[in-house]
Amino acid sequence: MTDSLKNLKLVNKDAFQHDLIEWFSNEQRDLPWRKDKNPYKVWVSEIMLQQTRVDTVIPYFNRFIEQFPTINDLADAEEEKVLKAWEGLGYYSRVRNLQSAVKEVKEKYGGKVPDTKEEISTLKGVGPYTAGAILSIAYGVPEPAVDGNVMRVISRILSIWEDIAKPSTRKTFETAIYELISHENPSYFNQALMELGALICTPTSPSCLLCPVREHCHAFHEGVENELPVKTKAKKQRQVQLASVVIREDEKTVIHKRSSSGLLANLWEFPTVEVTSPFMFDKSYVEALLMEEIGIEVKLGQAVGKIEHVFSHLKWDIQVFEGELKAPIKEDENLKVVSPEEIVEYPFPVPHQKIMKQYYHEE
DNA sequence: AACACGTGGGC
DNA sequence: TGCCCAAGTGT
Repeated sequence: MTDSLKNLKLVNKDAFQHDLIEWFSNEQRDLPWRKDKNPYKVWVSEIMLQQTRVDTVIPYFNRFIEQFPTINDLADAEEEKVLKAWEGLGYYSRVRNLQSAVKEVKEKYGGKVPDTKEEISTLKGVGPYTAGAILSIAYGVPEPAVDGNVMRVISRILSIWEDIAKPSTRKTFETAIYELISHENPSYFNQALMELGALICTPTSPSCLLCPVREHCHAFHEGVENELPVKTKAKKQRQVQLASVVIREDEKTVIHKRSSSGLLANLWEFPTVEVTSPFMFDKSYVEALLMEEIGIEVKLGQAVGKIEHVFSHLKWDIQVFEGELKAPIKEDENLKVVSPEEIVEYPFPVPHQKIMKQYYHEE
């Protein structure tokens, strides 16, 4: 690691901080979570922004804060409502952890978000990046907030050739930021690095001629900005075959709640079972699975269509069937018969929103 | 350390 | 189309 940071001492730290913060002061985007430094709002925004683009987050953030304006509002909310507010954002454990952590802040910290690295890091869903981001932005504490942007920008500034896909590499960048961070304005320093990564120092074809810190950039001087950062590529998604059934009963349909752990936890869907591809269209086999796993007696009708959905780590291939009940449903916490007006109250993952849109219409 | 965990946009 | 990516964390 010492060798990977060999250029650190060559940076004119004061000039770098000044040029970076000056640029951010003038060019930062007007974003809803930048209106004040309310630690709760900063927290919510940082959780939403994990692995998620700014443009995607903006409307979710505005609705979320309108619906849950304070820590107490979120702590006291029904989980179903919270999940519905997150519907479509993905990585749903983020919001489960957020609500759990907010309850802890309410009970253990009197409703005040902790302002030390040690305490804030114990909260569920708050890892090293989010801890540093909240501490620096909301409280002005000079802690690093190393995300993908920061690794990309700093790998170019300091010409660091470590693989940023490796978990251990983050420490190299934290060490660099501890050395480089402005103690005058850690909030702007951290945000400026991320903003620079988003607007100028982009993954492909960075706009070096517009960059406020190009004269401090080792990669620019060497002409290797397009070779950095080094990042090994992810492996391909695993294929999963599913069968879903849309059941029409009068003006209603049947929905089922997913497991409380794992993929899309606690979200609702049309009754769905995993099938091995040879049996994709074997109706009696799918009917048996629906009975065993969900407890519904269904007569499958025709296959009405197919939905494909790609996750980060797997690919769903859903065969959609029509079906009717052979026996009445016994509703419980995880199984409901709902009307079109009611179904919109339940949080659905995107693949099943696609089914709703294409194969489930009222009338 | 490696993998689970979502989604939509860009090229 | 397919692949990469975007303000990561938990296990």
